Formats: sequence, structure tokens, C-alpha cells
Amino acid sequence: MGTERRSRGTHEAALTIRDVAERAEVSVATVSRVLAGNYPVAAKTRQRVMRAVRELNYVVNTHARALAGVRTETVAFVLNDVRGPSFSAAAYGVEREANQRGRLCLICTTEGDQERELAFMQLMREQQASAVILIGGVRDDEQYRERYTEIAQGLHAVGSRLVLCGRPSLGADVPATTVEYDNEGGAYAITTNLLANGHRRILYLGGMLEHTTSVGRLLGYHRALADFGVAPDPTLIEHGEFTRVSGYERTRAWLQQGAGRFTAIFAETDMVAAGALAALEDAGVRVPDDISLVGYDDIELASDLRPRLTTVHVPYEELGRTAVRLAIDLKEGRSREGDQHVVLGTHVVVRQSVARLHH
Amino acid sequence: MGTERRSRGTHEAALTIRDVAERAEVSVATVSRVLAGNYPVAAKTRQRVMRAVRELNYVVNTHARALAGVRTETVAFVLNDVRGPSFSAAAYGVEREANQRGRLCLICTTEGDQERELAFMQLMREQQASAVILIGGVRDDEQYRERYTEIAQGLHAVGSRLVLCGRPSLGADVPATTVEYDNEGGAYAITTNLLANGHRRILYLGGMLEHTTSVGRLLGYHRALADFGVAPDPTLIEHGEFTRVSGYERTRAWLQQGAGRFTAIFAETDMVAAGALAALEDAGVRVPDDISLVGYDDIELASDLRPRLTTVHVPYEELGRTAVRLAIDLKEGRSREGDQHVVLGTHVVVRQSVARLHH
DNA sequence: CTGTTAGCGCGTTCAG
DNA sequence: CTGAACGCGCTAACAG
Repeated sequence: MGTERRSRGTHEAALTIRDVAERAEVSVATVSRVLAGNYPVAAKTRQRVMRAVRELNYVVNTHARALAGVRTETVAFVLNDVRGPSFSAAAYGVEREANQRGRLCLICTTEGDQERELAFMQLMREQQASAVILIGGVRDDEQYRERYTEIAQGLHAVGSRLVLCGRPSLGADVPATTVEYDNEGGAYAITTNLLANGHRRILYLGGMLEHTTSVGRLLGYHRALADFGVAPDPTLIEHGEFTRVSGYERTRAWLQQGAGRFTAIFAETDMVAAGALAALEDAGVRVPDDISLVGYDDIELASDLRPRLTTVHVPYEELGRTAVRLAIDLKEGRSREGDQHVVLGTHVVVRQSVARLHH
Repeated sequence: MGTERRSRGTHEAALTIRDVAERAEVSVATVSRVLAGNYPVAAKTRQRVMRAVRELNYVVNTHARALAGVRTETVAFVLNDVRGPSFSAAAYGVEREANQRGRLCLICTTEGDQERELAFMQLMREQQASAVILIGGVRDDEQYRERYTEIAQGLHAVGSRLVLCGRPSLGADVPATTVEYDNEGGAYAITTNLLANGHRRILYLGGMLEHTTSVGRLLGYHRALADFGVAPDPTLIEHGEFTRVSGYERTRAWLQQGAGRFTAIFAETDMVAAGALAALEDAGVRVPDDISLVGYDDIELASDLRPRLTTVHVPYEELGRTAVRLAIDLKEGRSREGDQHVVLGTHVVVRQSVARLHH
């Protein structure tokens, strides 16, 4: 008797610490102490308790535990799409680092819908997530910023750390840590590579200037030109989507109308470069013999293309790992409070898509 | 007076439903009702409450809510690595479907470590996740199976549905739903395509037979051969890793020692096919003119290769979506209890890597 | 329509 | 070293 506390034989009958206590013939407090292992308990008692736990196949209830003050740390992260090679690398970094540090990992895909992002952040407040990591760009407007700020402050209030990856902080009243990588430096370096190989007229297949990423990369391009004393030709600078088809279409158009106006192409993304390469190929233009081509991101595709693409390596996985690390360090006081800002380095990976220009 | 309940001015001062109640001058029950929206409340009162909520920037505490019986539904899923194109597509499917249905999405990357998988499942028990989705193969042994079974039963006991994707159920005493795709059928179809094009000696670059995936695909290959009255040559069947380098190395070895013994290659994976293609290219062998090549999976890479790869399309995203759908339907009683088993279809995508064999 | 109150499962004093 | 009892924040009866 005493073992039949539950009447209904339905499953869903989650057992509690009391079931364990009864079976081990101790109090619930003792079971709690054994499980937490943070308090002296007689060896024999402990054995009995552990045996009961095993026999009952018992596990604690996170929610009850959280309510009593011991929370399971959780890292949440938000991105546009897990399928992109760069995003998935970042996701991998976040997950691995969180896992290694014993954190659970919550994920949300937004497909660029900022409403969804805000809703998720709100949810994370409810969940008391220890960190919320936002990856990728933002479109900023007055109304958005207001709601965003409020939610961000709410997160802060429940002790949740907000980490922004590759996105600007929207105002000083938003408590957040920022991790990014050096867009400008990478673009500078690879443009320099082109210039050093004799190229002067470089078609720039860029993204929209709403993206801070694009702004940074374009800046690097300009600085390199300036350092080589080359006057930038604004008509060689294009803005468009970061997709393969955009790369294809834009390159095709240029090939038809502006062929001969450039000797190299700087695609702001490997994906765009892949499209450009296809267009060049279809037009019978050889890379790098006729036209040189470089990309940015160093996704796996870059080494699958023929010729293998010279590009800028971006440490996406490290980006994710760093985000988690910063958030945790901050929470655990190992890092000082206040806005943090980390910039990860980028570097050129030289492969076969750039030729030295003779004359 | 009465508004200063909290003494310490530190943040971390999460507000409760009582703060809202006080401010709105109503009882906590009323606040709860307004927030839940499942009970009549006077319009005026509701307004006051909502105003207080907004002014205080309050959100409920998931844990307290869960403890009181209203849980936030959560879908957890476990895979080896989010970076692989097929896995990330499945992950995307899971996340999208979960999100659309208002579920939170927990993720765990195991890198093939089954310990981590078990530990995560255990964690999900503690979290009372509504569904746990396991994607990818298992290495089965006695000891593993025992622990796995116990945890699986524990999950079931807290009302958590276990869904296995592309992995066999480890025994009838494990309550689980299975979703897979037709490995055998796809392999049959694409082998048939090769045969119909006149190929008879088809080098099979397979995976290890511990993978059920490999077993299924090899079976399809054999059945197609049988249907065309072609006696299988066991020496043309290879087992190795599912990596690009493995594809490269194995193909190179064959080119050196067994050239002329086959007119086509069936790589069990697009990744392996990519390696094979590189080896063929390096050896000056033209695809498909000299040797035809097919893959399996239809990852993005397949259309990036030159020639574009003829392969078998696997609905990875749908796999993830279906897993979530089944779990939820089951939980909500929209589907009958008991072991479910869904098999998704696969189909051949004809591109440019297969040539008709004359003679 | 609204308020009071009893748990939900666990951690944690405070007494033994 | 162990047990009894309170409270975490919220929901759901049960009374008004």
C-alpha cells in the first residue's frame, strides 16, 4: 500500500519527487538533496534514493525546478534560414558552443519576417532564455525600433542577454552585445589582390545598401581602389539581390551591353559569384583567362566551382560560438557589464579564379 | 503605496501577474483571464488590465504557467550536423512546420555521438517536450538499446511523442512514429534509367551496410538489375564513406586498376558523386561522354556540378515537416494511437550526367 | 462578471 | 544528517 497513488491508468502520469520519496521511504527534501548533490546525505540514504529513481525511471520537472529558482540555461537564436551555407555554419557554432556549456538551444527561422523575430523574442522573455542571439540584417524603421527596444529591455529585465551578430545595435538604450566580422577588411584585401594582379576596372556586383554587410564590403572596395590610386567608376557598381540568379542576370546584362568595360568581377557573395560564373560560361567567356572573378564568404560551393573561386573567408561558425561565449561570460560576470563589441577577422583565400593581367 | 513591492533596484526583477493586478486594481484571476482570453471579462476591466500589462511591459512566466498545467508546446529535434545540405533542409522543414503550428523548436547536434542523443532525450523528458524527432542513422547494440528503450518509454510517459526519421524503430516496445523516404524505389528508378540508356556494367559506390540507407539503395540497384535480366557483378560494388574525398579516392583507384570494367557510376550520395566527378575530370575522363554518373539526394550541389548531375530527389524538407505533423496530429488525437509509419516518395531528376550508350 | 484560494512539482529554510 | 512547511507565478475551480 502507498504505492498506488495514481488512480487512472492512462499514461501522462508524470511521476513526481514524492513518488520517489515514498518508494525510498525518505522525505521529498532528501530526494531533492540527493538529486542536486549539493548537500550532505548519508551514503545509505543516497543509495536508496538513487535506486528508487532508477526503478521508477524518474526525471525532474524542469518547470517546477525553474519556478523554484533553478533554471535550465537556454540559448535561443534567430536567423533567416538554416539552409544557407553561411547561416548553417553559424547555427552550428551556436549549437555546439551552447551544448558544450550545457545549455539547451532554441532556434527560430524567420525568413526575413521581422514580426516573427519580435514575437520570438517575446516568447524568449516568457521562457527566461539566458541569451537571445540575432543573426543577420535588420530593416530599421521608427515603429519597429520602438517595439524592438521595448522587448529588448524586457529581455534584459529577466536577465536575458541579447547578442547581435552582423547587425548594428539599434540605439544605445538597447542593452546588447555585438559580434561581427570584418566586412570592410576582407573586401579591402581581396580588392587589393585584384589590383595587385593588374586589374583596374572591376565590376562590383553588390547587394542593397540597406544591408550593413554591403556597406562594409563596398567601403573596403573603395579604400583599396584609393590606396592604389585608382579612381572609382561609379557606373561599375551595381546593387542587387544576394542570389545566384541575380548574379547570373546581372552578369549577362553586362556581357551584352558593357563587355570590355571591365577585366574582373567582384561579387559581394559567393552565391552571386556562382551565378556570374554560369553567365560567363554560357557566354563563352573563360575565367580567369578572359575575366577574373572573386567572391565573398568562402562557402563550400566556392571550392566546388570550376575554376575554384578566390574569395574571402568569413568565420561563420566562430561567429556563432563567440556569440554564445560572450553571452554566457557576461551572465556569469566573467566579463564586464555594458555594451560589448567584438569584430572577427576575415582573410582572402586564393584559388584559381584570378589571373594576372598582362598590360 | 503598494506599488513598491520590490526593494532591490537590481534588474532581474521579473514582474508577476500580481504587479499587473495591483496596477489595474483587479485580482490576479482577472488578469489571468484577460491574458488567456478564454473567459468573459467586462470590456472596461479588460482595457485596464491590458493597459497595465503594456505599461509594465509584462509577460507571463512560461514555467509557472506550465506548472499550472498549460504548457508551451515544444518540438525538439536531434541530428548529426546542421551543416549538411540534406540535414539542414530537414531541419528547416521541422522548424517551419513547428513554428507555423505555434510550437517552439529545440535543436541538438550530436555529431554522431549517441550518448549526446540519449542525454538530450532525457533532457526533453524533463522539459516535457511535446515531440522529439530523431533524424539519421543509429548504431545499435544491446546496451544502447536498453537505455534507449527506457528513455523512450519515459518520454512517452510524459506525453512526448517520439518520431524517427530515416531510422529503424529499435523494437516494438518503443512507442514511436517512423517517417522515411523510399531509398529502394529511388535507387531502382535511377538504376533503371542507366539500364534503359544501355549501361550494363555499373560501378556502385555505396556506403557502409550498417546504414539502413545504404541497404535500401543497394536493394533498389539489385532489383533494377534483376528486372533487366542483368547479373550483378559483386566486384563492382564498393562500400565506403559518404564523403567527397571517399568518392574521389575510390574513383581514382578504379580508374587506375579497373578502367574499362564499367560504363557508368552510381554514387550512393551526391557528395560521393561530386568526388567521383572530380576524379574523372582529373583523369581526363569526360562525363557523360566516356562515363555516365548518377548520384542520390538532389542537394543543391547536384545542379552546380558540370555536367549537372542526374540524381534522385529526396524530400528532406518534407521529411521534417511530416515528422512534426505526425507528432502533433497524434498528440491531438487527430490520428489514431499506435505505431505509425510513413514513407515519402523519391523520384529521379534527369540532368546531364548520363549518356545513352551506343552498343 | 469578479475575487479567493488551492494546488502544480520542486528547492529551501528552519527545526529536530 | 533528515523531515515539515513555505513559496516560486500561474491557472482553475468555487464562491460571490
